[in-house]
Amino acid sequence: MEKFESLDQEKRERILNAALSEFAARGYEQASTNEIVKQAEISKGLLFHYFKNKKQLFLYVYDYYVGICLEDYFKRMNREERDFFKIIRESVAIKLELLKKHPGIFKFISEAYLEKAPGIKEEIEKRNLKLVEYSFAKILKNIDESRFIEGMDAIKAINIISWTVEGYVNEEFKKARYLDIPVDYDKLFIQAESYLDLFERTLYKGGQTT
Amino acid sequence: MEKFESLDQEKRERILNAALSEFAARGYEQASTNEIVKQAEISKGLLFHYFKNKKQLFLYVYDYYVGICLEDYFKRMNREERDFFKIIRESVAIKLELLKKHPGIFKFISEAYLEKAPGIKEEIEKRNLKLVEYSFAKILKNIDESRFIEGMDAIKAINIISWTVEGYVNEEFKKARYLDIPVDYDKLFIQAESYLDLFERTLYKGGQTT
Amino acid sequence: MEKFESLDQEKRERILNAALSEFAARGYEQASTNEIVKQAEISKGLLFHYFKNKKQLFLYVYDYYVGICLEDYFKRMNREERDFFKIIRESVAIKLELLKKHPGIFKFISEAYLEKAPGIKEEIEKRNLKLVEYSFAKILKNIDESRFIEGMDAIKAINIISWTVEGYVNEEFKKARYLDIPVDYDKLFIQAESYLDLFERTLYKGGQTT
Amino acid sequence: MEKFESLDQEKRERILNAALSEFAARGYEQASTNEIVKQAEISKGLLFHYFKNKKQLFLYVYDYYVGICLEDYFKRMNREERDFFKIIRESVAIKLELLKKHPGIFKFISEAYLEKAPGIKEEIEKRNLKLVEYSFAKILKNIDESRFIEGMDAIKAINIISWTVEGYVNEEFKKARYLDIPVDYDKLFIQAESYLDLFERTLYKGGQTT
DNA sequence: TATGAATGAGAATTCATTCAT
DNA sequence: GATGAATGAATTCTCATTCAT
Repeated sequence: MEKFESLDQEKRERILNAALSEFAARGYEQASTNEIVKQAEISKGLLFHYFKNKKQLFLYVYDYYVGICLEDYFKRMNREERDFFKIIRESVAIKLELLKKHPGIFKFISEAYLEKAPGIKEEIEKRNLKLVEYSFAKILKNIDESRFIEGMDAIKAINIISWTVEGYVNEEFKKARYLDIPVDYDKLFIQAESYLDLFERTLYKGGQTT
Repeated sequence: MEKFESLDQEKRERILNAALSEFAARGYEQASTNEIVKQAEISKGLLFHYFKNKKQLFLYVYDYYVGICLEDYFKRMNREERDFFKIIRESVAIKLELLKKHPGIFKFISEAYLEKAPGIKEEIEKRNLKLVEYSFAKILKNIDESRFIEGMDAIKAINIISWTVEGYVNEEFKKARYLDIPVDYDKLFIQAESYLDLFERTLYKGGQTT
Repeated sequence: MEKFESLDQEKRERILNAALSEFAARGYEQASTNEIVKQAEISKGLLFHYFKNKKQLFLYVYDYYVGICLEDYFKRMNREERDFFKIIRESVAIKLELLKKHPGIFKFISEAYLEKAPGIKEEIEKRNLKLVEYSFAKILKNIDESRFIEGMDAIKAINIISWTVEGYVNEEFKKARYLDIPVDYDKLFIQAESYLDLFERTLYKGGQTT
Repeated sequence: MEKFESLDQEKRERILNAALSEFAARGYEQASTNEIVKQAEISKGLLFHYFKNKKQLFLYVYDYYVGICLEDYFKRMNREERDFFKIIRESVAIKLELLKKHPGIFKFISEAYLEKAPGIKEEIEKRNLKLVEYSFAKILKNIDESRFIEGMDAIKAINIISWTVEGYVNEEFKKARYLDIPVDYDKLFIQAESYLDLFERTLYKGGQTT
């Protein structure tokens, strides 16, 4: 791996991009290392010189691109904010912007999440668990829970909201794939906002009357 | 196909179970017919005596298990009910019971939905389209929408609720798989109920005060 | 085999016809016993009850239909004829008529001649050799060789003539197959006659002047 | 294909020979790539590293050996010759020499002509059409037809002669195979010459008297 | 460091033949 | 005699990985 990292940036990115697009397009098992080396314009042997096998390559690519996303995310998040919905809205906005900026990455990351290949599934799940705990912890640390309606807490709220927003986004992606049209990110923003409005109205005390 | 159907039940189920678990575990492309015949304890040739190819086998297994689910569902649903939350509660209950009875089925069915294999994707989508229209229509036909809070309608409500319940169930399954413990279905029921309570309180007019 | 022969004629012919058409259409190796039993409307097991394997079936069918042809042939040949060209003309005529009457048979027989499957090739060759010797002997026994030009004998003459006529017929069949049109048997007769005329003119003494 | 062509000659020939003999012996469909790799002493994967599939391999082998034949042929033919029998004699001689040098080639090429496998038949026919037109045209262009007897033309003559010579050669090969002795090429040359003498005497004007 | 030829296990599918009924 | 379910070796082709150069 140090071998790979001491490569000049241009070549490194050629390889990472090639792997990303192949894995995103065909999933782990179906992705062809032949295709990757062809696209990256390197030899077959070289790929296996840098990465000991397909699995290691996949996980490296995963960590690399997840890293990029997280960096973006934490750079932009205001860590002092205590209002739950402000945090959530900002998170959703960042995610949707990343989605727009790097559509391939998210496709790759979200399909990685569905991988069934043994050895891959476990590794991805391990990373996700850490990630969720970590980012939940970050978000929940300073939350002012006093504003929630009775019987509601920040975790429940986050769950409902993130499952709903994810559910909605997934459905739009599926629809787009089915109809073979590009995803309409503007609509995504607007609709996600409308779901957030709804939850703010219903999960915050006195929200109904506003 | 008649060949397969005139088999004695025990052998038929051995084959269906073997196929179900292999397809659920590895997806269509990666599933190995070798593995299926080994698990079903039949010869390689025999599988192709019953099903002309892997695709036909997959779709047969899909239709078979979807059939089982639907039968259960429509047998138990009261078709005259007009109260949204009663319908939803009943649906969730039925689904969770099916989940308990055939844990593999839902995994298989929901992963089938994501298949990319050409020829499979189209067939599954065709079936899903019919199914979704049919069952949504069934549920929504008689709904009394006057009880929802302002800005809410039955479709939005169904979406929020089903995404949330699904999100919750998925998470519990993931946790169980990660910790290598069996899924606690009782907890699942109780928690799902508590989410439904919450939504009833917040999405129905005057719900807050009850 | 006695088993097969003590079958009622109708069933026997159903089987023979089915085998003939499948072997003629696809050759020995590619012919499917499945197809044969389906066409003959008998069960798989029964075929192998009558014939111990595919090879035996093939050779039985071969002998059966060659037998039919030979019977026809010897029924019509005048055994006292001593004039070479009269014999040849009659032979060619009979052959072409048989060809017209049972096109499937000849296709089968002539393709059988080209079989490469081990065990089949040898058997067919053995039969052909016998057949050729036998019929050559028949034809040559009484030939009046005095009318041939110098340096020519009956065997050479027969060879040249039969190779030419065969070559011509083969070419027409190939052309027909290539252009996907039926063979024009009338043209075949006429052209074959014209080649025979030519040989009579050139291989018989004084032929040129007639 | 460049991959295959940049192989060292020894290995290339091992593969070509193995393929030639397997295809010649069993035909396209029945030929086993397993057998070819075994005979060529290469691994299974390697064959498909060079040729994308069996069909491409077959056609490559075909073109390769046809190429060898044609090269030999056109290198030796005197293009200015106008005398029909000189051309024919030279052609026959070349062919018989090729037959002696590469006994498998002609069997392979002539059997390729009879292939029924879809995708193969068409390709071979395409190549043959070009070839026949081209070589017939070459031979017939300059022929002096005035020397033929009445009612004879160059095409008829070529047909008779080539069918006869081919018929003769085939028969000798069959005999040799049947008796399991090597083909006697000297006898082949001599006899073919004697048939050509005969035809020259009988198809050329005044030939009889010489 | 870099190459790409070479490997061989494993994939889906076919089919003559057997055998319990 | 008659059935057709059952077998399993054989088919072509793919692909991650290795290794000599």
